[in-house]
Amino acid sequence: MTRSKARGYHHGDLREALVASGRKLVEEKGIRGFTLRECARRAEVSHAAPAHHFASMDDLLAELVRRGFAELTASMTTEAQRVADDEPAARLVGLGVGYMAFAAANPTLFQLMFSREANHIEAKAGDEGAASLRRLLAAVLDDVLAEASDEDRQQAADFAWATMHGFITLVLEGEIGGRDSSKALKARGLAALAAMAETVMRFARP
Amino acid sequence: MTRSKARGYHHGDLREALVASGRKLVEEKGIRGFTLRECARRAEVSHAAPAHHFASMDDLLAELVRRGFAELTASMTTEAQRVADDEPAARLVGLGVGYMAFAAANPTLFQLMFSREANHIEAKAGDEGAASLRRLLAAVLDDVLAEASDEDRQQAADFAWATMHGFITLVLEGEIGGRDSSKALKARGLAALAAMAETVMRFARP
DNA sequence: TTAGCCTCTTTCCAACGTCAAGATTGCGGG
DNA sequence: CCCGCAATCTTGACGTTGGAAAGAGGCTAA
Repeated sequence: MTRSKARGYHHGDLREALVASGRKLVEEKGIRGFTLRECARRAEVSHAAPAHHFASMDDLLAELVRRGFAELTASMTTEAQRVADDEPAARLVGLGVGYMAFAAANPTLFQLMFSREANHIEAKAGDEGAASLRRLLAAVLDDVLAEASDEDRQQAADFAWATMHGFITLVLEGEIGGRDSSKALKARGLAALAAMAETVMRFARP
Repeated sequence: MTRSKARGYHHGDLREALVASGRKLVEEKGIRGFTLRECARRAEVSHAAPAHHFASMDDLLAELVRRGFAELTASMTTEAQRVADDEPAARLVGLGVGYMAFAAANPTLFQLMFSREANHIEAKAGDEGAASLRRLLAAVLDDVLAEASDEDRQQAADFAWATMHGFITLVLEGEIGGRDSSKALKARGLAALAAMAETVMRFARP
């Protein structure tokens, strides 16, 4: 439904076009290389046009972050549901697989979502997304660690999130598995998630 | 030895001055807010002066990253040595404490060191630093898991690094312990490190 | 002393984000 | 049907940025 051809003075759906080109641009040029003018250029629109849809560049980035979190949680739930329900540890691993899959597919956006800048940039966009992510994790852990104390559940949540976030972050930065094949890398990731799930399950019986 | 007063045409030690002001600036303004001109301004020097000491802005950032990694590994060894040698798990926790302490004291620099941009920016500065960090971790694990297979040791290293990196990253971003006291946060961090160490120790006996 | 090199300044350029003002369009009320 | 208005987009401008080029100043070794 791209009306790229022979559009008149009005674009038709500039907002979406900017989000789309912005997303590509972030992955191509990195966070520091992102440019509002280039974004407008790719949407075939003047450099000042975005201002009518986003108050500032940070406002556009905030929208990207918002959608990123929505996709991230979607990827996690999808992957977790793919697993038999009678194996609780596997659901936890599934969450991690979904988490890492999204990050691997959108490395720069992922970094932006968890960037220190983000906190200053949008203040809210990230918080909402992170909150729903936290709920998702807590729901699985509440199920798995039904009999544990609240403190233990929190520690388990900290630990689970830290492991999957840390692993994929280090992979994206090239610190882990720099020259591994994709398959070997996935295996290392699954091993880390398995160790994480084992550790979390231990919180069930002190 | 600051010769800030009545310096002549020549600065005397501009390179170090730029590194110093650059480091402060990064923490103050964030990665995106960092500016070479502001850096020069704080060193009381014209905006083109830095070019004679750093080929580009990325070159200065690379130097910051290089020094950051040196400090990070130093912080880890210091903290690990503070521990009785007969308690191997404690040394592992010590490494994590040193890791997190550095990150907490230099949050933006830490983010820069492990930023996707960094990879593109310096290509080498980060790799060397990360390599020595990896060696540090491997040395402790080789000791602790002397009888484990190479694959197990690698998995243990992945897991240990991922846990400490992920936890402190999420803390710095505000995702973990957003409104906890500093003391409570440290407790949560130690809990995560303890759980990590316990799991790593399990790699010793399959 | 003086020649030469290193350091720093000045000036310039293209590109950036943002603002203000004008041009163009689509839409709803007469 | 059309007319005016608001939303959308363009043009042009301002201040700032990173970087290149060229000149001025000062240190040092011969």
